[in-house]
Amino acid sequence: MSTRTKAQAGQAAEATAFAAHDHRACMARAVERLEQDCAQRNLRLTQVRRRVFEILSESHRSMGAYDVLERLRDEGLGSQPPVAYRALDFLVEAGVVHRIHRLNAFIACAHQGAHRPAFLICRDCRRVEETELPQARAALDAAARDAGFSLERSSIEAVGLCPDCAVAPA
Amino acid sequence: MSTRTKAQAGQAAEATAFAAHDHRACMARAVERLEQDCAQRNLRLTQVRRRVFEILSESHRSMGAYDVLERLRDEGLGSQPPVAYRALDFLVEAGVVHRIHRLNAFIACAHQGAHRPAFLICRDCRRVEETELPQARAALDAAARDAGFSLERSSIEAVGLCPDCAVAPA
DNA sequence: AGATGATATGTTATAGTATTACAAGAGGAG
DNA sequence: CTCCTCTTGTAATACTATAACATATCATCT
Repeated sequence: MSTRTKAQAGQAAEATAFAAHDHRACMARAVERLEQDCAQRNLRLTQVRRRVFEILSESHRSMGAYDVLERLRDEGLGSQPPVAYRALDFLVEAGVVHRIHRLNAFIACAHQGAHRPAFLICRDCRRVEETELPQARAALDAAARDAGFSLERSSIEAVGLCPDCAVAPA
Repeated sequence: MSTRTKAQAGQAAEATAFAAHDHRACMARAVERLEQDCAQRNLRLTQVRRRVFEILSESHRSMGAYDVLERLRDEGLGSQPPVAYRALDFLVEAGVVHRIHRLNAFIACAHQGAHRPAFLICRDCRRVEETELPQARAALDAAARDAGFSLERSSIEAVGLCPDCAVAPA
């Protein structure tokens, strides 16, 4: 389940969920970014928070809060829903985890810095690809402005089949 | 609650949630469209389904399934969750109701025919404006194509404050 | 009209997702 | 060391959604 069939080995400059890449390095970079980010912004990267991010980073798949909680429970790090939700909220607030509303799920962000990606969500394997759509964002901002709507947060989510699952569907 | 302050009376060709309009007529048109649509496509517009659509159409606000269910219950039309969910699923499938994923809620569609609108969702009054963003859709389709992703469904949702609530915030 | 098959509804139970509220602990600033 | 703040532990509960099965309704054919 964790290795890819269409492996075209090597590490990409930008990790992509649907393309083969050196995931160990991808994950290490993500954790390092998290550490730097918390240090810079004086946020406390506690054990639970760090561990939740690592768990999410292990794949580019989305996980529900209760999936994460189960892992925490196995590791003796907390057994009640608020533990998971609080850590997830912190990470989302910090911008290193994204919430996938269509799935009531979360993914670790695979990219650097603040951004507003759109998501391509595979309904079969639950992998999620992030993609920047500046034109789409601009169109949305413009529509909001025209309507006198003060836009605070937005999400663009697409559901379908990733290249692998389209070949061998559910 | 139901009348608008910034009233600029009269009825618009296209109903908009954030702009004053003759809502009675707006709702009548919507129900009529639903009837025609069901007739054309040989779908059964039962009492529950029709009533759920009317309840949603009474405002441009989004409602949760359990809000709708409460209304059905008051009217003796069904008291268990599946009754509401089944009617809502039917209406979504028929394209006359949209699901707002960020809110786990539903709105009656204010427009004609099949379309893929983006939503401007007021977090204060829960009114939702639909807006077509062909450029955003095109950008999303293109990104999916580039990623080898076969796109099936997508949603663009923005949360913020509508013109009225921005003036007098929560 | 009666039989039949497909669609819709009624009902019970349960699964899955998320928050409130309060008690207890850990870390940093003075 | 003490105070204050932030974080975690825990119990209880609220909210959202579906599975499974029995019953009823409708359309059609004969």
